[in-house]
Amino acid sequence: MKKLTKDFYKRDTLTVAKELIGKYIVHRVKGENLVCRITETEAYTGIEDKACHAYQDRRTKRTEALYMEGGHAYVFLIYGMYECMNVVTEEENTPCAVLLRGCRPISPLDVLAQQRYQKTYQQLTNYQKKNFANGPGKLTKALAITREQNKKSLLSEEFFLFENDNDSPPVIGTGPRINIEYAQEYKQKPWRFFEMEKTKS
DNA sequence: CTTGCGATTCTA
DNA sequence: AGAATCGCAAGG
Repeated sequence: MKKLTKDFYKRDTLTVAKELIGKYIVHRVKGENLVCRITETEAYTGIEDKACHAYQDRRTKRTEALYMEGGHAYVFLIYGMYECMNVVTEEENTPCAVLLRGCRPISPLDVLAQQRYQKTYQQLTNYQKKNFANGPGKLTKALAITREQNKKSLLSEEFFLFENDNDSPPVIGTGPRINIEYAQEYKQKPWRFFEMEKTKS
């Protein structure tokens, strides 16, 4: 297990988005480390990107976190009820980030299930297990991430990402980003990355 | 101050 | 396919 360092985050956003697939996110809540494996991400590449909150250098109270140095969290509220978690990338004053769109629960399963559904993991239906955190709002709910975590460093002991040396490299698919109808020519850019289902051989 | 809408989710 | 639901940012 190797914690991702500042150098990992302070690189090209598309590279970071792709490499975050198969990494793990940890959030320490009430003394317990909640862990999930990242399965889907989207890159938001800054002031040129019409889908990015910092498009045209839009620097507001909300987007302030995007301007921080790579390795911080940008958490915002969407549709009045769901939190979205982003990993800020690149240098300070380069407002880019990677949206964490989906993950698989790792441990402790019962605590994650409690956060998400107020049930033990065993009580979940197969449908709930399969769709446990396959969306940005679901991911933050399972990991208890809220705007409270906005602007927090991802290099701390309570909130960080890591990679597992023993994992085999994930098979990565790409495609256009979701729900950004307004982004015109940027809406078709293949800046979404996801782990492909393991095919049975 | 007002207003229009969004990097979504759940249910049917 | 539609509703829920409210903060945010733009405009007057």
